[in-house]
Parts: sequence; C-alpha cells; structure tokens
Amino acid sequence: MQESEVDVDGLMDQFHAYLAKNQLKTTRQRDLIAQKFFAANGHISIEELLALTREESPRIGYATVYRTLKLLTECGLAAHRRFGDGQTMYETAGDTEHHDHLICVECGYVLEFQNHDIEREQERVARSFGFNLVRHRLELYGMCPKARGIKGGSCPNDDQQES
Amino acid sequence: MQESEVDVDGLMDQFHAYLAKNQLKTTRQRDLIAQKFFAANGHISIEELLALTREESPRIGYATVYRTLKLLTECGLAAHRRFGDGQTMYETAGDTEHHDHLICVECGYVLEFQNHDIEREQERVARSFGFNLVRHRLELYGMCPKARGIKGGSCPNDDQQES
DNA sequence: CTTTATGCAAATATTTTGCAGGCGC
DNA sequence: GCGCCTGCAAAATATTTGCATAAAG
Repeated sequence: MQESEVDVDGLMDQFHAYLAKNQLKTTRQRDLIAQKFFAANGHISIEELLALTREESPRIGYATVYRTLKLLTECGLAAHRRFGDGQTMYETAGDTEHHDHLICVECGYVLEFQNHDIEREQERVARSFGFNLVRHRLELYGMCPKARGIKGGSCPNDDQQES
Repeated sequence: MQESEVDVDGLMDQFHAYLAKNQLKTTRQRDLIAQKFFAANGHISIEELLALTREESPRIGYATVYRTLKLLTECGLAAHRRFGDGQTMYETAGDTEHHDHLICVECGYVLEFQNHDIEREQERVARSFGFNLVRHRLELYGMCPKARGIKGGSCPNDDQQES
C-alpha cells in the first residue's frame, strides 16, 4: 500500500487548538471521532465513521458524529463531498497533506495522488488570470486496471452506482 | 458579461441521443429542465432549477427535476457536488466543452479556462496508475483581481459561502 | 460548581417512490 | 394504442434539534 500516512497528531493538534480558541471542550467522543476520521486517510461516510467509533464507544450516536464533523468542517480539517450518486463522504482537508483524487468510474475506488507539475501549472494559470490561488481540487475519473482487465469483474471494492 | 456561452444545443443533442439510445422519451419537461440546467452555466441547486423551470411550466414538481437530473447524471452531462455546508449543487460535465473552473473565494465569481499542459499531465498521472482517463474536474480557488484590489469591496457578484 | 456536550428521540430536510391519468412515439 | 412520464402525495433517508443527564474545565 502506498497509502500516504497522515499526520494524525498534527491534525489533532489543530483540532484542539480550534476548540480551545472557541472555548469548546475537548471530550473523549470528539477525540475519538476526530482520530478515527483522520486515520481513515480522508474518505469516510458518516455511517462508517459511526461504526468505527462505536467499536470503542458503543453509545455514540449519529448526532455526535454529525456535530463533531461539523466542527471539523468549520476549522477546515474536513469537507464533505459526494462522489457519484452514493452517500455523502467526508474527507480530510488539512493543508498538511494535499492530495488529488483518481476515481474509478467502474467500481468507485478512490486513489489519492500528488503531482507537483500539475500544481505548478495551476499556480501559473491562476496568476495569468490575476487570481491569487488559495486551494484547488482535482479529480480524475477513469477506469482502474482491475476494472479494465476484467471488465465487469472484480474491482477493489464493489458496492457501486452503475445505474 | 463575459459569461462564456455554453454550447447548450450540443449538450441537448447529447441528452437526446442518450434518451433515444435507451428508448426513453423526449418530453417538454425534460427538455425544459435540461435546457435551464445547461444554460445555468453549470452551477445550480435543485431548488433553483425547479424555480427556473416553474417560471415556464408551473406544474413541474421536485420529482421530475430529480428524475431528470438523474438522467443527466447517468449520461455524464451532470454531476452533483456540494460546496461548503450548503445545499447540493449540480454542475455540467459534458465532454464537449472541456473547461475547468477558477473560482473566487471572496465573491464566488466563476471563470472558466482550458489548459492543455495540465490536461496532458493528468493523462500521464492516470496512466501511471494504470487508469484509463475518462474525464476530470479541476477547480482552482483563489482571490480574483477585483477582490484583491478592493479587499472586501465590490466583486463581480456577491453571494457567497464563506463558512 | 458552571458551562458545554452527549445520547436519545422527535423534528426537519432531502430525495425517492407508487400510482392514476397524460403524452410522446 | 402502448408504454413511458408526470404530478401529487406519501414513504424512505439523511440531518438537525430539544432536553435531561453526564462530563469537562
């Protein structure tokens, strides 16, 4: 796996800093949810996150997950996103790791990547229009090797929205 | 206005082709919704689209808009998207016009552009992961010249989602 | 101790579906 | 005419909120 390791601690620090600055409290639930979220490497649904947190703290409910995710969104560490027709996913959005997405249109598998050449070009384009680039989002949709090879066969994860 | 004109006719053709190919029917409602959608230049919510179509055909309901948008999504002409915490937005995603977006975070102004160097790089990246690139979406967020100059002053259009 | 957060369930909001009549082909 | 579509309302989902209790600072 070339799953780029996320700096969970750093993100947790940012989260705590935000809580402190706004006189909000650090609770076990919030920490747990945030931790699981960050550790998920950036793509997770409310359901999945709830399931993960419940493994360690079964009483946690949807509301708390939603509320915590909202906090994370407010401080810029999370952002929701909908790939295809499926459920809403959340992804990490800290500056620390900036990744773009390569998404398989067959099986919905999401791969992350970074490419400095592209980023450099983006800067140039923005500047050429007089814009000051703050952030960007790039998604490439295509067919993954497995999907191409087997064509309707077994993709990394098959739970898909081919209508 | 330098709102780059979208090739509505071309998109409508693609839509009709899809309907025909799948033995679905061309109806006044579908055409109206699709037309309004394409003309919206790519960013519109269900509500807004419903309102627009109702201007000309007041009996249209949510269901029809949802259903039509689902069709458009299936044939690759639309895709949903959530900016910030707000409502779900739909955007055009036809291959015919391959432009990316440069969005002002201050005023929400959306500029379209094309850059072949970036596209070429995207191809390379996708290939390097064994993917067969089908389409992509690139959004650059930054501050537009006007926003930077006046800093909080008058941007082309002020109706924004700064969370 | 005081204030804020949690968990539950009820309230809202969003999206989908069933069905009878209407319309495109 | 036949079969797909529409509009309406009801159903299914998804998300938010109110409140009593529990926990954090």
